[in-house]
Amino acid sequence: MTRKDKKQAILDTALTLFVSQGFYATSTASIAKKAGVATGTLFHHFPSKDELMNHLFLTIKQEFANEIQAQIKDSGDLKNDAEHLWCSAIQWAMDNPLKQEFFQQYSMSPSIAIEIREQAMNGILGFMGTLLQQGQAQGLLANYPLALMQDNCHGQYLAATRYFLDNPGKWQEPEHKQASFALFWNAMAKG
Amino acid sequence: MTRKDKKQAILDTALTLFVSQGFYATSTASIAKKAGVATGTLFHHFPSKDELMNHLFLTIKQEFANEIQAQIKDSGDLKNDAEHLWCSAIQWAMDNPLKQEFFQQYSMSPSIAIEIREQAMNGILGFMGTLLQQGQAQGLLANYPLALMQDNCHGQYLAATRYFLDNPGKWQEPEHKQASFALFWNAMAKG
Amino acid sequence: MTRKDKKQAILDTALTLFVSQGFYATSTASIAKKAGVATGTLFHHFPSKDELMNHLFLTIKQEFANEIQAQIKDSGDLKNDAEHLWCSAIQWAMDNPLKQEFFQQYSMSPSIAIEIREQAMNGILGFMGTLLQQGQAQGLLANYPLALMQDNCHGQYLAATRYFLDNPGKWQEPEHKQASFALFWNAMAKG
Amino acid sequence: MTRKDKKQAILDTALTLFVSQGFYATSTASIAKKAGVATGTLFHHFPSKDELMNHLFLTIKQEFANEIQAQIKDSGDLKNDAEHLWCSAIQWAMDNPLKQEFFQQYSMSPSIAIEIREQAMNGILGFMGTLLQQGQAQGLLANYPLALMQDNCHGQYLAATRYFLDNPGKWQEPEHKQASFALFWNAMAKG
DNA sequence: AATGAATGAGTTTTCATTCAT
DNA sequence: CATGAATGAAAACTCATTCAT
Repeated sequence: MTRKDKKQAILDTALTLFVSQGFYATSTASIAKKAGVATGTLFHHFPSKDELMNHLFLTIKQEFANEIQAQIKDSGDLKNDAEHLWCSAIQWAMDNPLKQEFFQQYSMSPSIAIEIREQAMNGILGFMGTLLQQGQAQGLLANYPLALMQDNCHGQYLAATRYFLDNPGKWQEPEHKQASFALFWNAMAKG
Repeated sequence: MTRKDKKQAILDTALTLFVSQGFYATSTASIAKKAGVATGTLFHHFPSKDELMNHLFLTIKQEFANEIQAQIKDSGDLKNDAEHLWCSAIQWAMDNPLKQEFFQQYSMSPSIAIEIREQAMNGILGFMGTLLQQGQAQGLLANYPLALMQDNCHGQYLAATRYFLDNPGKWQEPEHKQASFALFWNAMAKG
Repeated sequence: MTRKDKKQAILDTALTLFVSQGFYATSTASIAKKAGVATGTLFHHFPSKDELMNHLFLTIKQEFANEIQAQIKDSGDLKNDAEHLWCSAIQWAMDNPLKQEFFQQYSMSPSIAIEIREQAMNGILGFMGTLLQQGQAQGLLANYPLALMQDNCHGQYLAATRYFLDNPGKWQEPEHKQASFALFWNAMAKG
Repeated sequence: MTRKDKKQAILDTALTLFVSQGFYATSTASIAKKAGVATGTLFHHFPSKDELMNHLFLTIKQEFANEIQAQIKDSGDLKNDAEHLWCSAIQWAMDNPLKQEFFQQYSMSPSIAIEIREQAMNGILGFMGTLLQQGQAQGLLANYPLALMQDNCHGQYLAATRYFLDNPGKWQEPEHKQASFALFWNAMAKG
């Protein structure tokens, strides 16, 4: 196993165990063991357990952000573009259930330092803010306070992924997929 | 201090510390000390730290559920009734910020046994389901899958309380209060 | 339940639990609960857990000693008298398996203060010494050092009761009963 | 101190303390301290206090069994061979008083899991059974039930070592040494 | 870089005993 | 006498982290 492999094995194992057992119930020793490396090796790659967690959190957030931003279009039809984005975001969650679960569990948890969480949130919700403002400028979205709308987007996204992860077959059914976007869009759209 | 007082002091202290420091970062010894009782007393009332947590969780959920259900009306005007309910629920969160914070942190956390979380969710979201169905029957709410709508309600509620707790003054401003309900109502309402 | 009843219930329960779980694995709370009394009540009757143990130990030893001494005969036929005594002693063990088990477990254990154990041993092995000396004087028993013979009697008795308690049916078979006495008698008898 | 040294120091210290204070009165912290290692080190080598005890028990039993089996002869003179074995066994006890004391205290104690005790007993008493059967086949030993004779051997051995450990000088006196064997041999020998 | 034995502070939990009712 | 809530010292055990090899 190469250096990179070991580091990746540690990250993968940590993700799996943090999600299935929780951060505190997962010892660094158990991560190392399951990853097939020595306990000391973990601390060669990450200065502490907390730093491992932060690294994991930021990495996953970045991965998600990259994926989503690549899907941003400007076709002129805002509703269509929004639907594409909404479905892409949920699709990512369906493709990466472990990472989404991780996100659900730790976005609000004190296991991750507050500045790290905020840093991640701003990075991701930042482009959301831009999109919302564009929509308002075009007169397509309601003129509610921006921060409130951003939080609402986030909350609806968490609820939708929760629903589709818990009921995996439903995401394939157009009725459910469309309903999830309709809830979201109607909330945001100008009366 | 009487018997009830001690048990209550333990519960109050645990709530405060679990919210401010997290479940795992809060030792039973620190709870006992801050509550002014001996460590043994905590274990006299609760068989384990986990059971204390479960008790706290179920108690707070019940308190919330009682409060909300008392606010359910049937005036004939569904939208008005829904607004009253929505505002009552957020008002409860503003009146009980510690409990709401607790709810935000631990609703998804592995610190609470999954069966306890589900039991609590079902108890609370149960009446929500009934209300949604009534609205659909009256042709006022959209005919999306019920479970999806329930999860969406929950997600929007969490997002709204997050927003108003983080920006406490906004709840007094009618513009924000109305916007938060509008987002919610438009999501649910029949096109 | 009268006072005497409660005290007896505590003693009976303690005997059962000490034998089945061990002294240290048995909490005073569990004794009290199983005996149907309050935890405080145990400490009204016995100043401490150790004293309860000592009381139990001495009581059972006394009960055994009384039973055996009542069986001492002087028919003129030492071998017959010895056999009667041997069988009586084992019979007591078969009739009181819990007490015999208690004896086996705690005769050597540090759970009982050494002075209590010695006091009990002397009380019981005392009359054994007298009998052995009589047999030696009559030329029927070997002239080995007395203390060695006493310890040997005790060891053979423990071994025999261990065997018959572990194989309860065997005590009814004359072959086994007689063999157990033969082993004992031949060890002691003058060549 | 090397790795092996630390593990051995823990075992040696545990033996001393378990014998002098008893299993339950000996804390793992006191073992570690007296052995000159950290508390964690004890648990690095043994998963629990019980496992440490079991390891100790099986190790000592094995040591004894090895010693004794090395002394088995077949000179053709069974009585001589038996005497040699008997004296070797007691000599081991005299040379290893701590281990013998450990054996006396814990052979019957619930501090050691019953399956561990039985495993040890079978391992050691196994060869005894073979020897007894050979003696019976040669017509030199009485035809009593085998298991009863085995238990009796064990009981007499415990009694003899108890006696000689309590009176250390006596083992040097031929009279006592021979008497102890005579008691044993006469019990077993064919009338 | 990789290893894994060693560390010791910190955690949850137990339990004999007390004492106000 | 009887009760059982309260006590707090002490126990077993965990685990992130270090460091000699």
